[in-house]
Amino acid sequence: MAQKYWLMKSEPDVFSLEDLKKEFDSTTHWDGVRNYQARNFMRDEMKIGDLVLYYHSNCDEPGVVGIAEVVREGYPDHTAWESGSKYFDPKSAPENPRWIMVDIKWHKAFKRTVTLHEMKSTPELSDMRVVQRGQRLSVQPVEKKHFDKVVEMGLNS
DNA sequence: GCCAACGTTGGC
DNA sequence: GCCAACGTTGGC
Repeated sequence: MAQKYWLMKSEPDVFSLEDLKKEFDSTTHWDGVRNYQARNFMRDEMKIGDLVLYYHSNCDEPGVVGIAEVVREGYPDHTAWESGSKYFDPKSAPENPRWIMVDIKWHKAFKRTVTLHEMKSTPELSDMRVVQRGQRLSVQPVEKKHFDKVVEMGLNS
């Protein structure tokens, strides 16, 4: 299967790309996703070696700040059955996990943020999911041509 | 903090 | 299985 490309959103106040870099081995498990479409992507389609555009949302300058890499494929999100967790879901159970996460590793920081505003005004990116109106999916597939374009923008000035 | 967009829930 | 109510996301 060919390498695939993704975009994952995180609020930098909660967990930024810099935070990911500081983790042990610059790796974290992407817990807390509670949306079925996003879960299905992680469960069924994300593979080791896939690359991820790391997107900061809900902040002064929303946009893509760098790249991460998938290092572990879908497995149960244990926070769903931890009753103290903010991600606790009584309908999930260890014997029948409802929610899935992957592990991602810091790969590269852009020289600069490729802002949402900028992506929206870039013709080559006009049909990219993240620039579509009302697009809230926190894990979404990205076409190679879009991935390459965003990376090019982020690594040049 | 507002609010539009969208997903989920639950009554019927 | 419809759909109104509600909760969340996330740009602005």
